Amino acid sequence: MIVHDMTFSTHFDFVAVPPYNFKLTVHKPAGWSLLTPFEVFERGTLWTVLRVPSGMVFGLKMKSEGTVDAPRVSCLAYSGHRLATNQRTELYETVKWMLSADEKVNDFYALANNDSLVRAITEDLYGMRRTKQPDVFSMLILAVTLQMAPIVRSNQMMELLIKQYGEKARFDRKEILYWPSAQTIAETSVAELKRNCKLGYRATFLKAIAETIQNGFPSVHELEKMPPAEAKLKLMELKGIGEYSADIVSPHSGFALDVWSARIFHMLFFGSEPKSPRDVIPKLKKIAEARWGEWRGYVFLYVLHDLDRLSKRLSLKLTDA
DNA sequence: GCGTCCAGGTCTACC
DNA sequence: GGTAGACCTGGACGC
Repeated sequence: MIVHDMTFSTHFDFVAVPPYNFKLTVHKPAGWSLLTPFEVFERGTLWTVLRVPSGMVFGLKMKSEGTVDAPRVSCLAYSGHRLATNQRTELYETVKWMLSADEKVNDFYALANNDSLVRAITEDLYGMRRTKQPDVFSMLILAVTLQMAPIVRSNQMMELLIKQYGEKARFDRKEILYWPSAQTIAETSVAELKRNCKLGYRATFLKAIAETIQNGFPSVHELEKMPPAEAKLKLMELKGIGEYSADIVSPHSGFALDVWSARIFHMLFFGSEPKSPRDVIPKLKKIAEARWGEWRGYVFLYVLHDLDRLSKRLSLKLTDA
């Protein structure tokens, strides 16, 4: 395992566009991690690991020093060597971008005036912002391991991949494990990936994806500059990446329905279980686009992090999936 | 303890 | 262009 001993640190802080709830944004209610499953969140402070698009790895210690209506985020970044000016600039810009600090969501909140579901979720999770992972390969690992597996098994595959082939960052008296690089997976055989990480047929996909990325693939910023449909098609050129996985990985806010979330949105739209969740996905996507337009990705995010309270509000069993 | 089923998609062959 | 069937594996379940 590659170990990064990070003894150099640099501090910066920045304001975010209100309303902005730092805790809800970096430590979301459903428990999904911001950057790595092994990050630590304690008493309002997050210790995590970031790989910026140019490839450098940083340890991050972040906390809020403001309020939801006057938000300010403090960030202490650790590295293995003193940073050049351009490296510091990339780090600063990437962190702000990752946390959607400059994103204006007024139009999303305005939907609450005429949409009771949006009203409920924005009341419950006021100030929560979407986040973006600048490391495309880690998102591709997530997407591939989520395919055709119960969540317990997906977590098992991800943890094995990180523990066997990932990287370790040591900083601020913490040790945080991080996703493997595309280079490491490209240099590992399919048989070894299958054996060590219980990936099954997904090992072939992951190896092929890693090799494609090594040979040259758009960065997350380049994907973001493309029209959403073009970025999605580019991602779908990768072996094992279909429509659902591309929606998860794309930096454009998507409506990535799988059979689990399709069941939830069918319950929300129609109050009943779908007979075949997979078959209703295209129909549900059309309804969401017509109802919420460009903000459907935000609705998706808020709903999936608000299932407990929504279930009570609407008297629906949304959390049994 | 053992056998069976199937999961938070995607690819391929075939029509 | 649409649609079955196959795909790794291990946890859940029934017996």
